[in-house]
Amino acid sequence: MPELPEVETVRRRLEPALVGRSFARVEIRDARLVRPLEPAQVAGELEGERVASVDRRGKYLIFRFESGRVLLVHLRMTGSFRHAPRADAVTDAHERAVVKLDDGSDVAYRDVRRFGTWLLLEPEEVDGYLAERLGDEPLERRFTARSLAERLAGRRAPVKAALLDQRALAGLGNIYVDEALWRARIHPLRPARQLGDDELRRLHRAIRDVLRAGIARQGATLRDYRTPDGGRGRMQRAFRVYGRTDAPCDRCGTPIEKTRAGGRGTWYCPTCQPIFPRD
DNA sequence: AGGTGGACCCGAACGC
DNA sequence: TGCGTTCGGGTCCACC
Repeated sequence: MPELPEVETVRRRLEPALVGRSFARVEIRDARLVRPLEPAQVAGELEGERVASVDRRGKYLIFRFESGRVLLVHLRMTGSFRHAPRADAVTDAHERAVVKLDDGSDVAYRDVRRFGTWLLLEPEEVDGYLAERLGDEPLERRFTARSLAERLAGRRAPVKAALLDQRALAGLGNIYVDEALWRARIHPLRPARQLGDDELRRLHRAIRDVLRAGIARQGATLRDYRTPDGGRGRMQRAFRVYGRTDAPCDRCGTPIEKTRAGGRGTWYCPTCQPIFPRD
């Protein structure tokens, strides 16, 4: 599931291949990708656009063109990009779009579950679209323990549910939230507004540390996620809790438990992450 | 208004 | 072995 570290890894790989290149030919094979618009129409609009930058905001990839228009891509669950000198001869049933660049290389978009979206925005639409969906960028300086506290203040939802809300904080998904809460020694079902100052400082630190660790390992490949050159991430080897039911906690040896929070499978250490902390 | 659960997808894992 | 059922996860949306 591409979360911030996976999307950032993709961005870093695509950036040098795309900046300065034009979209020479675009084929959109799955109408879901651009609906309610017509695939042929969107493809036609994209052809001829030259890439000025490849950015990221939360889990969104942002392809900015020299015209000022923007292609906003969300990979959702299983979306991935593959950049290769030429399109693979092997036809992949899950390939939903292909962009041929003006240097002859191909950027292929693959998405097994078809949740991903491509949205072409006019220059004046971009900031508003992102601002109304996304909170602080966790690796930027303006994200602090204090700003985190402000976003969680008054929320009675479980802290995990609050952190999954992209308007509170941009980029966390089910995996990195569990990992961050383990590092911060906070139970995922604690009401967000009950966190104390020290817990908020630990959580702020843990979120940044775990996201940076994920980026350093090129993300986590559980099944579908790949980097644009076809490689796998290595962060899954460093998971402390996610998917580790009954495995001993790396900090205290207690078997990791699974529960549900925010409607998602949730793993935690019942000893390190007590629901009723002492302090 | 904030919080919760279902819908959208499809392959893999599971259960009998 | 085979086949039907369940699961999962990001975001949006309906509902309480």
